[in-house]
Amino acid sequence: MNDSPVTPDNSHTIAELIRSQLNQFSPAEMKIVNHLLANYPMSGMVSITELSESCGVSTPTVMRTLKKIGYSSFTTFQKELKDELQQTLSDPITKHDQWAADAPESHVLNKVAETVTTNLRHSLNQISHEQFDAIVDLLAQQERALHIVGGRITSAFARYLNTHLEVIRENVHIFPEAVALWPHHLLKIKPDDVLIVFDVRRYEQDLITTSRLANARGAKIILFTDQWLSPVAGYADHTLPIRIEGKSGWDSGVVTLFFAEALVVALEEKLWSQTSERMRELENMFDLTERFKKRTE
Amino acid sequence: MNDSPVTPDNSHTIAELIRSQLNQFSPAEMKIVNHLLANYPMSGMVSITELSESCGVSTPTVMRTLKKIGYSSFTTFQKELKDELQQTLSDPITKHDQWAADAPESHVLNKVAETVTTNLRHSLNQISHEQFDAIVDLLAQQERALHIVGGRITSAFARYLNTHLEVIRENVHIFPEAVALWPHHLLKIKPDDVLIVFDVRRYEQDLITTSRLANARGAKIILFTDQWLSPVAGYADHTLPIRIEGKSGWDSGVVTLFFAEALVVALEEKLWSQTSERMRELENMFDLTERFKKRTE
DNA sequence: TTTTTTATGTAAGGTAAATTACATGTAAAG
DNA sequence: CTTTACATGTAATTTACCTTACATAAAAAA
Repeated sequence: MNDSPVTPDNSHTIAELIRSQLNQFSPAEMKIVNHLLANYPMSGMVSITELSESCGVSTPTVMRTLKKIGYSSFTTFQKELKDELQQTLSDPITKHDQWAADAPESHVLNKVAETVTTNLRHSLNQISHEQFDAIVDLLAQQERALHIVGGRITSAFARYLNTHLEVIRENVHIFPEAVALWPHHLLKIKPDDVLIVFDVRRYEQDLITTSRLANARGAKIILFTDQWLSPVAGYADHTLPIRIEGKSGWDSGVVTLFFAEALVVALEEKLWSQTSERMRELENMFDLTERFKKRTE
Repeated sequence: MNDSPVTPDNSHTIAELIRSQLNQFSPAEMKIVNHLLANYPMSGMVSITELSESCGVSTPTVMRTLKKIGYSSFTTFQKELKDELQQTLSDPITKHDQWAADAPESHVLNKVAETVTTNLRHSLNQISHEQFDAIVDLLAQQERALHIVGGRITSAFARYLNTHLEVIRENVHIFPEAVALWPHHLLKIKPDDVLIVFDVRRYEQDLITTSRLANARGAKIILFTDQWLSPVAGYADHTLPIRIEGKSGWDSGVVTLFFAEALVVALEEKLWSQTSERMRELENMFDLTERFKKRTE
């Protein structure tokens, strides 16, 4: 066990100080520190009474927690928090651009955040709600078997989507990893089945071929691709052109995942009556197999 | 009593409200508003006693001044100031949410977009640049072998990260899909190796055990988890607590992927001199295997 | 099982803060 | 030279908060 819980305190924000001890809190104490970190630092800028009520614990518990963290009283804790906030606000160059993405030479995190939100905005403008809804409607028809396939990089998204859709509806199948097995899997695709394809540059020959053949067998094709459109678009019934541009050449997959996730949410809402039972069963499975840690809440 | 000059209040910060009335204050009142504006807004985040002392006036004078400005009591004044500050702090990335959270019954796409950007914002506030940089530094040490593992849902992210890191540096290994093979893979982990673990709720027993054992073998552990922290945090050297909350119960993975991607970008920048050669080789491979469509541009 | 420890809440205290009431002083108006 | 209105401080009251002491229940150890 790597104990060393009390590392020499070089954390210069209270948040870091708390996080460095996150493993040594009791349940009630966890409620408190979670709430503190949740919308830091303003969550701490209230009276101890208010704070304790927001957390659903008693005020002495708050006191004890703060003592544990290293403050002799609530008052001194809040004073330090206030100082830290003061520092942050009055030091715009160093600290404030931790929150502001507009600084020209900013941290990587901010640059990537900026890029991703831009991509998201453009993609949302590009894809109409009707188009999206049409896809959801198609996926809601459970008599159509659903197949999912992705490429070298996008196969991760294919898996992610598969894992979630499997919970929501039946008849969901993902293509095997080995490309050599794809022709075999193609045989399972019947007319009126649905095939979801992820293909962003660089477009892969196997995906193109597979889509063409699936199309020939009468399958509906939904395509997740980038703004330059994969050749698969020629066979697709629904194409989602997603902006994947990264600043210096790299491609971002975040927005692609976003749309996959939105699809899951929309479908779950639509099928809820039929789905809830399915999810309950799954919960039971999890409980029985004990693969998961029991929830403490 | 000067009730008349109450202009229709379209100033939405308290500072503006004060400035709009700067001509109607008595000397003692001037001391107060000047001090308030001087280092706004933190000057107002103290007790009325403290505030009055800083200004060299009495507490009732402060009260009267605030009443004049338009607040019924010091308490309500401070509450509004607090709200304003909160607003400022939680509005860094998206200045004005273009996708309107204000539409009550908006389209799923907008709701999910709102959720995701909120998650992103909170996570960025939660994770310090130093912490992130420390992780990048660790991953840049190529003499340390790098192992990646994820759970039921997060294994998709593990794969995504693996695919990208493999391009950037050598000595990257992902855990096999079958959990039964994990103990075997554990044997490959040497002291000073690095293990990246993805574990969001529901936390998986196998991941916890694996992390414990890897830790015992002397490996450094980097953990991607959610705001409630996987138990793996107890063994981790670096923990990224990422907000994954979805509106109606579902968990979002988009921000988790964001941080994985940011890690890739940062590492690529850092290792560029050593990496570029590697990437050129990869390009050649792609050309040779003809798996990809030739670029037409 | 019994005992001890740990976790957490209830209640009471003392204290500081916010608000109100009153008093004093200053400056302009009669 | 009053008188009145305004400006501001002192003091008293009430309210809310922080803190400590004690009690209880659950968990761990014996």
